[in-house]
Amino acid sequence: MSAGSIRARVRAEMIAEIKTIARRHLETDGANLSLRAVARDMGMVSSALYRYFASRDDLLTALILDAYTALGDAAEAADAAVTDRSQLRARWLATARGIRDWALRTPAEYALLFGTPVPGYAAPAGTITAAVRTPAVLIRILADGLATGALTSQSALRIGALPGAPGAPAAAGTAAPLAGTVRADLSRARGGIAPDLPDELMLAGITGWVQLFGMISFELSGQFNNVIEARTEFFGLQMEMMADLIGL
Amino acid sequence: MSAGSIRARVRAEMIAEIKTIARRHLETDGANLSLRAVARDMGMVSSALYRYFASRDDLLTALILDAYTALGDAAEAADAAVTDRSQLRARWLATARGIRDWALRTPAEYALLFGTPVPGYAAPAGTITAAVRTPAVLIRILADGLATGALTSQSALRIGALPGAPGAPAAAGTAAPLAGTVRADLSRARGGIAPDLPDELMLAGITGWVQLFGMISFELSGQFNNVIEARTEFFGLQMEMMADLIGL
DNA sequence: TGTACATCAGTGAACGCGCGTTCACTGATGTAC
DNA sequence: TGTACATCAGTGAACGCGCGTTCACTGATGTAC
Repeated sequence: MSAGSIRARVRAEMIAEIKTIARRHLETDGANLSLRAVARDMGMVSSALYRYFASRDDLLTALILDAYTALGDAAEAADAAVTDRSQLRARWLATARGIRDWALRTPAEYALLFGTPVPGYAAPAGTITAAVRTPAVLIRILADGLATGALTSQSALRIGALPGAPGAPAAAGTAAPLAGTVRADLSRARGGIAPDLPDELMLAGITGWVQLFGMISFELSGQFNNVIEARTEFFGLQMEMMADLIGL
Repeated sequence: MSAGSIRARVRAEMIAEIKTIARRHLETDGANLSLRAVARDMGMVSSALYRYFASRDDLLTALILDAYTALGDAAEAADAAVTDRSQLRARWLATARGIRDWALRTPAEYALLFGTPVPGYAAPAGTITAAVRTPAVLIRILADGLATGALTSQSALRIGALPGAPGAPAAAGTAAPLAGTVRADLSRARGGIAPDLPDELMLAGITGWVQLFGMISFELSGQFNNVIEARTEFFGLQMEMMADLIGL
């Protein structure tokens, strides 16, 4: 190993330590991250941080990217841990659990990604590719089901709001066809991940996705305080309901 | 009108103006509300604000209380606007729309209530009664359905995750009975609003409630950017699906 | 109706603190010949 | 292998700004007799 790469390695370790300490500060101070406070904890003078990050926003961006990556890793690992890949329902539930576990472990990073946007901070375009990994895991579960025939375009239609829902009683459901604008949105959401996934499945998947993050956000922002205490069971129940809704 | 009440009225108007300006600042600066900035906009010296609010936290608390009240008003008004009270589905959809409209109109106040908790700020107990008004509107729709017989404990059971779901195919659904801890949570959530509402309906109602706020939070925090553009239609679809799920 | 006093709103200065960022600098570490 | 130079990390002082809160104060408005 050449001498040059020693310096590079020290530098990488410094960057990692700065981010670790910054993450700790996020935990207590929210998104009002103070460079000076981080520098103090590092035993450095605040200006020294500028050797590693050009500005406070740059540090925040790095933290956001890391958080998206960590979340994507957690989601992918949870899904991958289900060895029988044909067990779609188990994969869905495991992924949901993995995402929630990550959020409860690192609530400040979750807030960084899904909380109130930091005023005056605009996430750069580079975060998008990292952000898309997590929903991609969920979409791929549906796409796998479609590929093996376990899911069809009818699978998600057990409720009445969608056209032609077989189980829907006559009284319920508007049964209006999906508007073209909605179909365009669904096709964008599908993107390159699962181009053949039917709109109805995609829509149900998004419902589950929203419910998943809605549950976590409610839990973390304290909306369940003093009311819902069996939170893991509650979350599990909601995810089972979503799995049913999707048809998994 | 006595002279004393003139002073009282001026005082009330000052308080209202301070809060209005503070709300405007929330819009641009997030929850990092600056008393000095508010005072500047009022054309006053910053210490003068202390005649009206004992501290920055007191002002924040007043804003939070107002926001809960405004949200509760919006939800109640939207529900009340449906003249045929037996149209449960229309009431559900109208209330959901009313809540979303309020959130889009005043996103900063929505963030104050449902966004990342402000570090170091603890909402006083008094906010709870104001906070409960909005979910109470939703619960009352279900309770009305139960009272008229339009809803039964079976209404919400079209999906398989709950025990005895009639429409649930054998393959899907765990059909495990609800755990006692969950039942205790549901009974707390029901509170005094609808003591007779069956657990299954309550659970489905909470699903809809979470979906409602999950959709709004996703929309406001920018998760739909560049993907979901037909947001009103999308929101409407999701709420229709929830209405079906509940059995409205 | 008029006067004496109490209450209240708002001022201006100050305290003590924190922040992001720039800049000239000192040493140490690495590179090229 | 040794020297000359370039690169880099970290320092310390400073700029210019913002903040919440306290306090003694001045006038104006209201109250009691």
